Parts: sequence; C-alpha cells; structure tokens
Amino acid sequence: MEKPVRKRGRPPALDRVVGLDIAARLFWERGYEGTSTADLTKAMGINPPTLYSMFGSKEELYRQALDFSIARENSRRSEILQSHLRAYDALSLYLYDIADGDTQPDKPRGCMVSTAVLQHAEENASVARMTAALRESSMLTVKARFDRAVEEGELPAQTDTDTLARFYGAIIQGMSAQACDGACNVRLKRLIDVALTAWPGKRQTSTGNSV
Amino acid sequence: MEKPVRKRGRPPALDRVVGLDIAARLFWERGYEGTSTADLTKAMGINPPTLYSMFGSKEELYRQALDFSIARENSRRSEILQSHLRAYDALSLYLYDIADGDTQPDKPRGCMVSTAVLQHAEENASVARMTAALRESSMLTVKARFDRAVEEGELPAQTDTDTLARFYGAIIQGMSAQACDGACNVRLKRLIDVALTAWPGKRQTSTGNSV
DNA sequence: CCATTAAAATACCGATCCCTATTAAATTCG
DNA sequence: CGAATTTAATAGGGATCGGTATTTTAATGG
Repeated sequence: MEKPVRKRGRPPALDRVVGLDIAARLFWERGYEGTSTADLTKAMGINPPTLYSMFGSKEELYRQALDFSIARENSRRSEILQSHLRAYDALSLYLYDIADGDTQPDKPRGCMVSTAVLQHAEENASVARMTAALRESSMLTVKARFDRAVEEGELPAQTDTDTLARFYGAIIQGMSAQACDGACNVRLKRLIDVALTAWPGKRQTSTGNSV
Repeated sequence: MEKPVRKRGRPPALDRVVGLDIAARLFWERGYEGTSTADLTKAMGINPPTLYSMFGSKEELYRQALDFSIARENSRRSEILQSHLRAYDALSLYLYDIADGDTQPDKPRGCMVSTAVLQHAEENASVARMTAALRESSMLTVKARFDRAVEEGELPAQTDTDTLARFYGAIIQGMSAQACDGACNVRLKRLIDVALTAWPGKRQTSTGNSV
C-alpha cells in the first residue's frame, strides 16, 4: 500500500527489524541481565541515544525483541499444533521442532523463553513476570490442543490435560537447559522419545527405543 | 578434637557457615549475575574487605556457597538413590524430594543448581561451566543407579540408561523452572507422576492419574 | 600495661551500569 | 540556495559494579 516514499529528515541508519534481530540474539545468548546496553549498541553499530529513541529502554527493547522472535517461531509451531494431525503426532512434531530450535548451528543454544530470567535481581521482577507469562501462555496453547483431543476422543475423557501440558512444558524447559549445557540435537530427540511414551495409552518399548 | 580455644586477635564477627548460608540463599533467589557484592555484604552485616578476606572473590564465594548447599542436600538424596529400594521407588522418592526442595515455604523457589547460570555474559563463562558440571554430575549419579537396575534385572538389558537419566534430568530442570514461575508442590508432584509412567515397562493409567 | 596478633571498618578505586541533554549531520520542501 | 524536519553523534551524569590500600578495633601473651 504505502509506497516507500522518502520522508523529510535524515534517514535512519539502522532498520528497526535488523535491530530487533540483533538484540534478540544477544539477549538469547547472554540473558537479560547478562546483556548490557553497551553490548547492544555496539552490536547494532549505533550510539546510545539512537537505541533509546528507537526502543525506549533496555526493558522495552527486550519486550520487543521477544515479541519479534516469538512472532517468527510461533506461526510455524501453532500451525503444527492446529493442523489436522492427531494430537500425539502434532505434539511429536512440535517437540522435535523445538529441539531443532534449541540446537541451531549458528544461533545461541537453548530457547530464548523457556529458561530465561528465572533467577533475577528484584529490580528486574517485571521482566521476569513477562517471560513467565509467555511460558504459561505456550503451555496453555498445548493444553488447549489436548482438550480438543479429549473432545475428539483421542484422549480419555478423564485426562488431566493441564498436568499433561505442564509435563511436556517441563520437557521443553529441560531441553532448553540441556541445550545451553551443550546437548546435541540427537540427544534432545532421544529425550523426546522417552517423554512421548508418557502419552496416555501408549505402551513403552523397553525404552531401549528401537535398538 | 580441637577445643574451642580462643585465638589471639580480634574474634570474627561472622561465622563462616552463616555467611555461606546467607550467600547461598541470595544467589539462589537472584542468580549469580543478579546478586551484587553489596547485596551480599549487606545481608551478612559485614563490609566488603571482610567478605573478600573470608571468601576471596564473588566467584569463589559462589563456588563455596554451592558446595556448601549441595553437601547439605546431597547426603539425603544420595541415600535415597543408594538405598535398598528398587530403582523405580528410589527414583520416585528422589524426584518427590526435589519437588519439595523446589517449593519450600520460606526459601527461594526452584533449585539452586538445575536452572542456574544458563544464559550469561561471557565474562561469567567459568561460573556457568561449573554449574553445568554439577548438573551433569547429578545426572550421571542417576544413570549409575539405572545401570545398577539393569544389572539387577529390574530394567531390561538394552535400556538406554543415559537417555533415561537425562529425561528425568529434564523433568528436574523443568520442575525448577516452573517452581520459579510459581508452581506449587502438588502441581510438581502431578508432573512427576506423569514422568514416572515413562519408566520402562510401566503401563499408564489414562493419565487421569487416580481420578 | 604494652606488644603482638587477627580481624573489621573506613574510604575509596577505576570500570561499567542505564540513560540523556545537547549538538551536529542528512535529508526534503519552497 | 535556505528553512524545516528528522535522525545520529558527542559527551557526559549519577549510580552501582567488583575489589582494595589503609587504618582502627578487639582480643591474647608477657
């Protein structure tokens, strides 16, 4: 719609999206408290006043960088969850996709949300609450898919879908932690395979997997 | 052996163990990067030079506080693991004990080790490596118990005990994260009950638990 | 009481924290 | 061109960071 019509004053040196991408990556790798505004301005190639005029504050930038990153990942993952697949298969793909995200070659390890800002100085409590709310939200999305599975008869009527969603949420958080500690993609996926045996009605092999 | 014979100079105002206890609690609640030396000296009621002469540096104090805390918890938990109980029962008690530790009334939430220093400034990489090593070590302890269970015939010979240990490790990390986010004891234990259905050979109820 | 010893308190260090008041540069409009 | 507009860069501010050189206090031994 809008033409790229050149506006009046001095043109911005840094594209907003590029800036958010750089910020997201830094926060992802070093955490909120481990990333300084000097780190951010240096990586973006700008000076402090530019950062503050573009993003408001460090905390605001963190919010925006998180929203930006989540928007990129969430479409694919919610498509997986909301697809025509059976809940069990959708869950499998969903977890595998997260394991891939935790171990991308040229990206920081782990998940930007799952294990972020758990411990924190009290001055950063509001940042912690925000990330916690994102974790809660994604678990509720999974729970909603499980509720649908109950309605559709894929899961027994008495299934405790909330606990089941929090169980897989714990797996997601554990994968992120272990990825931060260096676990490879294959190792995370083996872990998922065990977790999937907890699916109601599934019968385990001997957990020797297919070996 | 040694009598509490009074030594020569000015007596210490702060007991070393009390100091470690205070430090551990602060680091537990706020994390390594979220805890300042000013926080520590204030909580201990001492001045900076006293802290540095007693503990060396912030990083050294963190190490000592972690060692101190782990020594307290580990005896009980390794007793559980090394007891005469079957591996499955020992694992259950072990996980329940950790869930209790994650949700103690007048203590910080979560575990001091499981989800600590995952993301960090690069200047704190050595602290991160140390905590990661502690996580790895505790997973290997669990794996060793599973290996014993294989030898004793409680688990099938082809069981992938490493993956199984890392799976329960992920549960432990997930519980810590969710405790930090406010999950109560009961909620964590429901999560454990789901995780235990992944034990090789176990047959799930419908994951409606006992309801 | 005085010397000795050990620990604590004062006062501060340079560096970095997040952030901003002010000035300079780069563009479009008339 | 000059005026208007928009953004970037310079320079620095107050607070806090982890850490320390120096002095003071509190005990014991003779």
